[in-house]
Amino acid sequence: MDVRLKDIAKKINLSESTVSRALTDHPRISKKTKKLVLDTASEMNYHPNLIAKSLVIKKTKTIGLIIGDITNPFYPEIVKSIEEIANNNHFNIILCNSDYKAEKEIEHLKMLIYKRVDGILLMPAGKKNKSIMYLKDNNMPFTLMDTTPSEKYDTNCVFIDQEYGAYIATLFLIENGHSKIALVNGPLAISPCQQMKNGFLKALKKKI
Amino acid sequence: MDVRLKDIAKKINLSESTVSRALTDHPRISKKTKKLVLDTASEMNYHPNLIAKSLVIKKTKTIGLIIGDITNPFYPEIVKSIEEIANNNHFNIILCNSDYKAEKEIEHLKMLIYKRVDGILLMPAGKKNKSIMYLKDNNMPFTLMDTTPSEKYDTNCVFIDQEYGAYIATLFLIENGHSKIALVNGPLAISPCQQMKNGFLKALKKKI
DNA sequence: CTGTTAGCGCATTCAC
DNA sequence: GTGAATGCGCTAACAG
Repeated sequence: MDVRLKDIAKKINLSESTVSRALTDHPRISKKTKKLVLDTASEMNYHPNLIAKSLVIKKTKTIGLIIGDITNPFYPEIVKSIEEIANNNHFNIILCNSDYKAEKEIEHLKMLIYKRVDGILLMPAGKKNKSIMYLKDNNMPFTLMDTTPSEKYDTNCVFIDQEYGAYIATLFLIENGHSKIALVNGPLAISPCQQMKNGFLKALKKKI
Repeated sequence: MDVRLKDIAKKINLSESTVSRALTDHPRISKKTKKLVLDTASEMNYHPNLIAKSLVIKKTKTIGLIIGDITNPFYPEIVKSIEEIANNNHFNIILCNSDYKAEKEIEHLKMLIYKRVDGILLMPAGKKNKSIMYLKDNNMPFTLMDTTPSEKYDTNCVFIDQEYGAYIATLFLIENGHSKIALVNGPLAISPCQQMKNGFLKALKKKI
């Protein structure tokens, strides 16, 4: 069986709370008993049960990350960075692929809420209103990624300002004396491409 | 505040246990009260607290997955499939990048054990003995991936039998009448490449 | 600085 | 078929 707080408390004849305090680095604890507890804990091969802890403190130190499909080369770099930063802050991430299906996305959101993750990072699959409403209704902290902010809702967002990017890039060229500038772009039906074009033209117009 | 079992029990004047039974699809429960419970649960926007449940049933329905680095194109396809199958069985996965560092790998293992995942899928970074021992010592179910089984330990493994693969591939060519067969291979210092060569030669010798 | 008590939200005996 | 009681492992008041 797993060894619990109670076991190590019994062994060194202390109360559970004192052991808990020693383990969680509480201020009001003597150096001596703290060391004692820590030593016997590792000696007994104690592994704190974070499930129990989470139930009490109402924090799980894990965040949900919903992306389209990790198989799409667009995502791994992003996921990697997220995981890294999460880790540095002692968080884990639960990775979910929505396959770009709104329905699957909602299912994941539901599960993540059930599991009481501390927050959700969502790269929405298509129309995002339903997911946003769902998250808000259950007051789950979240931030959207790779999406422009919704006009209807007040949400945290991280996304690329394509227009501004193209704008300053073009400006840079102009200001360095270039006058024949081409824009190699994707199909305008795709929103980011249209935005890039806008930024490009904006810069040109400004400098006429 | 979140709505709990107790709240819905109070509302329809039933005991907590009955509500619990209704929600978990227990056999000894009448169709009628079950429907009543289910209805008022969704009406009250009830979200089961899986943390609390996990503490009791000692299952978290989440598994840990440790890979080298999701940024390496070798992994996404694998991760995707794992996540998909896990999902179909109502599991989530916690994704961890070891960056091929044994030390980081152990840190992740520790955390996953603390969080009481039901099992761990590990693609080991280099020497695997320490991780294996660690997992065994804490009797955490695990299976190794992309590694040949350890001779020292009895472990579950899924890996590619490179030698056999090359063997049957070569055999196939021979049996279809080919006699000039080339093996395009990587550096023999890399174990899978050496194994492929072995399989290749084995097939040739057999058919001489 | 330490011990006692209570409770997190749920499942599971055991009675009825 | 349903309810009352107990406990999962831990933290957090409240005293002393």
